[in-house]
Amino acid sequence: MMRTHTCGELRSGDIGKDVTIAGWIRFSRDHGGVLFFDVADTYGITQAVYDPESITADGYAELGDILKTFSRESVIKVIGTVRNRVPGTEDGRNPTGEVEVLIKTAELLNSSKPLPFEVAEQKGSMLPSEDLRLKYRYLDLRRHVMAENLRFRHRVVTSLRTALNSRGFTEIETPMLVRSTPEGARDFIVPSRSSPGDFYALPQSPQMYKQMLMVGGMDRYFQLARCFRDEDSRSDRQPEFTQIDMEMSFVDVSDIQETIEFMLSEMWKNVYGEELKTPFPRVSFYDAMHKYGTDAPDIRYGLELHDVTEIVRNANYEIFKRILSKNGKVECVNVKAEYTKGGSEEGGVGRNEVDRLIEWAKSQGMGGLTWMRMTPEGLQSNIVKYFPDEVKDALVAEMDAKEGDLLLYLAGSEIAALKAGGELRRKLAADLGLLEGKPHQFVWLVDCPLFQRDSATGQIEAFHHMFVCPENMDLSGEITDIKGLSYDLVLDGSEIGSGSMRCHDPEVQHKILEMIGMSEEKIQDEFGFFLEALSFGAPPHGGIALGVDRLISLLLGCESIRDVIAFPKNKKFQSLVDGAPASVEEEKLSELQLLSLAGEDFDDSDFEE
RNA sequence: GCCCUGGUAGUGUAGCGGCCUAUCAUGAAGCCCUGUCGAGGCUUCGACUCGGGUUCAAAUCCCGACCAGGGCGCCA
Repeated sequence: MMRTHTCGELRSGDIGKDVTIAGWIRFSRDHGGVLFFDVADTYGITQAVYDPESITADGYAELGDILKTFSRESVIKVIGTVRNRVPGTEDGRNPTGEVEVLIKTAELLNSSKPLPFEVAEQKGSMLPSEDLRLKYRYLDLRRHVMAENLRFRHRVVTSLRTALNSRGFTEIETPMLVRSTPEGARDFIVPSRSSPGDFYALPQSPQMYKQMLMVGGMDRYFQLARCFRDEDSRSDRQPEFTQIDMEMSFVDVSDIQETIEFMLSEMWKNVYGEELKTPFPRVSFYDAMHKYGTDAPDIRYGLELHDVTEIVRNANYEIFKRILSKNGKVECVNVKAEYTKGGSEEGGVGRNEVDRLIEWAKSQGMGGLTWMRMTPEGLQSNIVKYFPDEVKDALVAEMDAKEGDLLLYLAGSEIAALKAGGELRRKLAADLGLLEGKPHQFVWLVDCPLFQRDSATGQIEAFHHMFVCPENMDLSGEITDIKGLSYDLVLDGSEIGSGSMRCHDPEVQHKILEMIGMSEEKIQDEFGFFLEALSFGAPPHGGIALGVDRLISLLLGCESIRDVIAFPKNKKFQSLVDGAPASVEEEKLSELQLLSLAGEDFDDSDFEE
């Protein structure tokens, strides 16, 4: 047995025991005679002490000389006796701080070179640049917070699995080498050696497989599914990511929502020991866009948007008149007095702060931002003179303006004004600290349209994806008015999941593929197998997929999902720890009958325009 | 494809035309010290991303490249 205890478990109750511990030398302190070693593993830190006053056996002096040569982060095994520390020198910050291990013998298991950055908890937390952390990810994981993040992730995922298991779900793996399909994100492509010139794709999601599992009668499926999308990175997007993917047969929307609420509340109990309030609030897509300016609303604070277009139509304010003449909209946010501190400059929204918001609005692509402050004399600002009294009265009534409130207006095209309004809400909430101490809030986003028009081409496309079941089967009429039986799960203003009832009727599925502009030939070529599957008695079914990385990083308050992934890619999709992607030997390319990019004759100037 | 921010010893930073032979901390190497614990003391080591330009003078200003991050587009 290499160790009897981890570095996190010895307590005063263990005093007198002969123990063996092993770990990394996180710190060592040489006092000229007595030596201290903080032996660390992922469970904790235990102090080991070399004490020539306590042990005078032959050879102990030589042991001291050897111990002095051990470098930091070297791995050692210590055999010794647990004893309490000299009274007054206990370390209250450390659970093992009452005791220490008196070293009888010690063995160097492996030495360590000086690390490229500090792994130990440091003054002023000197976190190195992220590319260095990613290159030496295995060292970054020695840092306590990183290890805790991964363990938290494990606890969450285990709880989710247990909850689904208790509801009769079967965990089933679907293929990683799949057929590339049109629409959606760019695929990662894998060349086939046995079918030269053909390619697999890595799955963007197991969507059609899980639906075929329902056709196969599996009834309730889930999977922790790795998904791949070759689209540009963000702080909450990685080229490969994990979803908890599920599908259920013979259910309706509320069954699926209830299942998710159950699963998450079970997880909440396990992880936080608290009840999660269910059911989650439902917000319609329309309300989300018009009150919160986003399809992923954060309802933990107010600052709702109000459409005041019709009210300000009668003002003589040139900027608004110009925008309204082009069918624009004016959105207004009331920053309540308690947030603005009545316009005082300290921590509130004073005149300087308003100027900064105007600059910020310009950076968001808006022309600017108009403001008015409510005073005992009514609305005041540099431009109220253009607003007749009845307009001002209507604004005060619509916005429920009280003394000290600050009204902010964004004007532009409807989508621009709403989007900027949504961003303004986020910015104000962050700047004013409105989220401090607020508990997490899940929201269902419902009543989404089935289709939308591409803003550039005008082409009809699926709002979520092409497998969403329409709310009713009448697909005539204005196409963007058709609703889908879909539901997005939003946590604290971030989308973490998207689900729907699916088209189990092959005719409905076929019709939708047509409506998004696919030719019959393409439908048969790309989706023929799937339509055929639906034609053999596909049960009514639906499901959802939740982004595990996002969920975990939101719960932990991480700035990036990279902090909850053991070996993430950087912004350019490189794996810094092993240097992927990398060139491969010409022989391998040749086997795959791919154009040799490694050949000596290859001249890439041929490919320049 | 576009926009923004940043690149100074191993690490994190200060400096932002001449006070720079570049600050501080940490680290590493060496020495001292028998109760520290993110020990302490002393000594030493170690850096301006690259290429142009402006200037009497560039870490500092300008241009370009490269690298990193954030965002827009994109992400069924």
